Amino acid sequence: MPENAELTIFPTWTAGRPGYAQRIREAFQEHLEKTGLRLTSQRQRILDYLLTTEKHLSLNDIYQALRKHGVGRVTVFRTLKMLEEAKLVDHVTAAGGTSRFEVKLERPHHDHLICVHCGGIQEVRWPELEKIQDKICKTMGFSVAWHRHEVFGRCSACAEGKAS
Amino acid sequence: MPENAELTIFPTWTAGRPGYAQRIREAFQEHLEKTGLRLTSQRQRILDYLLTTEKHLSLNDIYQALRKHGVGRVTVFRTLKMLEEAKLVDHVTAAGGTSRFEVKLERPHHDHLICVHCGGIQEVRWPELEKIQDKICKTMGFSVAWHRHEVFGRCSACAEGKAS
DNA sequence: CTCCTAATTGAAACAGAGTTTCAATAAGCC
DNA sequence: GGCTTATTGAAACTCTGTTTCAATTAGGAG
Repeated sequence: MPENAELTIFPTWTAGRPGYAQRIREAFQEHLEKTGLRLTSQRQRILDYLLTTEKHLSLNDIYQALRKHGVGRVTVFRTLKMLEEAKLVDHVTAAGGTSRFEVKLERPHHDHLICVHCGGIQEVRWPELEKIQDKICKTMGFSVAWHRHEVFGRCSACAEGKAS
Repeated sequence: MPENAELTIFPTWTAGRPGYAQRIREAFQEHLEKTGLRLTSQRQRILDYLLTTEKHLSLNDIYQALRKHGVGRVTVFRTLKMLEEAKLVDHVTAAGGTSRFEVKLERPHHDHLICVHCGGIQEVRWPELEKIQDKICKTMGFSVAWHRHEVFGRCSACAEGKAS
């Protein structure tokens, strides 16, 4: 993976990362043991589903996919909460105000280019941009905890067919 | 208002802008006439309330303030929608996922520093940052329509008392 | 293996923002 | 006045997120 000084694009993340799924599962199990909780088949399934898809999934996406395997809304909700507490998963507040989740382990902070035409989400890493942001916030006495930078527009594929 | 090359802070907007309220009211009326709609007292009131307060208001904030004057939720909802269509008002998706509204006329694009402690929203303008963003998106073939850059953290006032 | 205890689960119910429907009302026009 | 059309807000509904609770399940001690 080339480390461009300006930006790095992550088309996929789990793909082509040997042992990633394994590591994140172990990290989850470790977190659960530390809190006195158990790694059940439902929790396993939810994490696995997040790992197998590259897209940013909503709570409902996951629920709809796993309900037939006997996983309830509430369990998905709670498991996602746990995964966030364990810092293995993060969520983005999408346009409609709904949360979309993605795995986070070993993954540097990145921002999103959201195509308003096809709905696709591209991920970019902007170290330069963040450096400027942090510098300015510092001079203003604003201590940054995290940020969200979302760019809306048309991806290269959709930019051609301008109609609609 | 000093035009710092790096950033401009807008503590207030409508204050100290002679005739601003008048201009935005006229623009609203014009938009309504163009669409065959009427400028009623309720719509007037809602816009005026947005103009008199500097804060970023939610639909409910506005409703709670105006319900005693005989303005319903639905009317607030619809009027805000109209004002957005008229490009006189814009909304930010705040931390909880709720929309907060602000007047937009004659106002350059800006981003938000959101204090997670006191809930205060500071506005900044980052031409330099936008220039870099646009440049990078261009090289990627992503045509930018708009963006949202929200920084969460502690404002200078809240940064001191780190407790809680 | 059995009992005990504590975690787990999901249905149901709830909260809150946003949105649509609809009958009653108000405003503009002829 | 009478006709037409916009306006309004209560009510109902959707959707996401969240809590409650009784039933179930799993793990550990004896």
